[in-house]
Amino acid sequence: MKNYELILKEHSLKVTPQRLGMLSIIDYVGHITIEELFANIRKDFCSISIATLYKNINSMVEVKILKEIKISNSKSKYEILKNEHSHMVCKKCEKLEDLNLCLDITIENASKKSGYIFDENALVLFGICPECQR
Amino acid sequence: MKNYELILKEHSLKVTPQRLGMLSIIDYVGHITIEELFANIRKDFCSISIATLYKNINSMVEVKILKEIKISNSKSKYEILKNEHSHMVCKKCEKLEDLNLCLDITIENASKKSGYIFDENALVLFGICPECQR
DNA sequence: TTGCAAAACGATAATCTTTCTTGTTTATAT
DNA sequence: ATATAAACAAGAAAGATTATCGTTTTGCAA
Ligand SMILES: [Mn+2]
Ligand SMILES: [Mn+2]
Ligand SMILES: [Zn+2]
Ligand SMILES: [Zn+2]
Repeated sequence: MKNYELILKEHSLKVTPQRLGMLSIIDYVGHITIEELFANIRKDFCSISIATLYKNINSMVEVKILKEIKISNSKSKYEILKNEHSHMVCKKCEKLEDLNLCLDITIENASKKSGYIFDENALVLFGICPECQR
Repeated sequence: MKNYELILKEHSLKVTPQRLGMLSIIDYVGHITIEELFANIRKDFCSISIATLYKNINSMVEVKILKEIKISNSKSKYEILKNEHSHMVCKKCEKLEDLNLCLDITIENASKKSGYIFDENALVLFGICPECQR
């Protein structure tokens, strides 16, 4: 990821310093909650309004620049939308990480079993990360 | 499911008409949002407080009588906790259904790849149900 | 460049949603 | 039956999200 201006333009959203700042932070940290993002962006834009943040998050999710990740027992995190992938959450240190898995067979099975035609999935695995296992 | 009294006692929660009513509704409809449950239970307990509902939901989730299902782009639903299973959501009629899949191999792969030890997962598949395909 | 219209911004009010508080009632064990 | 702890209803409080509105900025075209 790099050229946030281009990304915004491609999705017919105007390029504003606030949006560029948001994207740059989200891209840098990978996954972030609303309140973390607000705290973070205030360092650069001390007068940014929480309403602006919500509105920008929502419009960027709508045009699929961003994606919301819902997680049991914690607040939603947002990430820059990239190729489909799953997530892992460590129950001890609470970090969230990407995980690239091939779910083709699983989804095919699901389709056979149910008759549904699937085009999207959300998988979150919970457990203990390698560091916290020691 | 049947004996809600026993279930509550087994989890050291007092048996109250409100709780029995909640469990009976949830069990009957399978999956339900807070507001649906509130609307529903008010038919039987016209004076039940929304605070009671929230507190009971929370304590029953805590002792694992209930489980929260987080779903992208919609409100959380609650169900009676049973053996682990996945969920399917139809993007057209918006219904949510259970789906029993074996994820053992997938999770084993994930473990090998990441070093995590997993003991819980949440999988939601999104697509079009058989009825809506016609 | 400059000027215009639409979109985005900040401030703040309004609207949910969820939790907390308090006085009263109820469930359960003795 | 009585005592005690838990649960209840009602409403206040807190937290999260959205709506409103006057001002500023952006993108585009003259
Ligand atoms: Mn991710
Ligand atoms: Mn289910
Ligand atoms: Zn960890
Ligand atoms: Zn359907």
